[in-house]
Amino acid sequence: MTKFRTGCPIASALDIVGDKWSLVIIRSMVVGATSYSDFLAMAEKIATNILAERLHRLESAGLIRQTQARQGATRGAYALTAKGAALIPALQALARWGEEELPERWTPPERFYAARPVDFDKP
Amino acid sequence: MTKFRTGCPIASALDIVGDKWSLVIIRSMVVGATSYSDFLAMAEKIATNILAERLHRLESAGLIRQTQARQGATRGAYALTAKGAALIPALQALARWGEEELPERWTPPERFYAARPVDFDKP
DNA sequence: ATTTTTTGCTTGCAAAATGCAAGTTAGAAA
DNA sequence: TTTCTAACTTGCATTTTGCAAGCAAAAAAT
Repeated sequence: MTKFRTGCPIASALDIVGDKWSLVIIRSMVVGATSYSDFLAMAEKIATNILAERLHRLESAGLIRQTQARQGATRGAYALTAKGAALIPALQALARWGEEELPERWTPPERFYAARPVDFDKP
Repeated sequence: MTKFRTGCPIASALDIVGDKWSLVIIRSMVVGATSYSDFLAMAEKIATNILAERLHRLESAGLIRQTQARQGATRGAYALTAKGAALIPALQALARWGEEELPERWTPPERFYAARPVDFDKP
């Protein structure tokens, strides 16, 4: 169970995703990553223990879930829940800030800014 | 100088403000906090060494600046720069997420959601 | 003018989070 | 049946955060 510093919605949001990696993982899911190895392949190079721990935390916080393992897959893929997908607007705002205020940042793929929370967490 | 993990604007934004306190400090500035003691008085209870270090980091990252000390004040107040104020939309999106997806969070004061980047960093 | 208080920090050390490298396990492929 | 690969776990070093105390300069009180 997450311990909240106060009732402030911003501080509370940060108590859940305010670390170095959670939003980077969710960003990758928005643009298509679904498996442990997809996340390991991220350009940011997350350590395996941190990744495993974050996936568990995000799952128990209800932001992601594991889908049923399909034929030929070792385990089920990870998917955003409605609660996790609801972070998309905040991620897009952060990305716009990074693009506009920091020098020489990458331009995110169009599907990132086109993503809508409602397109995720479908059965 | 901030070290960026990659060129991703989201990861880079988090390399600057992706810790437990930076966005909480900026949130407080959006609703009126300007002095060291204002930040110490935040409900979240930041430690003094962390606060001092964050203020320096945010200043050297160009998100906040110190204004000229006025009559009767020990030191100059802190103010958001245009670069720091540009984070307001991301903060508002995070706050909306917290309000909508987490149980029993506080309702931010109206001036928080009414805040516009352009209203800050005026001479 | 001198003491007292407030503001804005710094310092030292403990605790927690992160990072790195190596090892493990269960199912898929050969 | 051996090999491979995806998905982790474990141990330990490094870094970040937190707590408590201390301190200096300016402001306020006497």
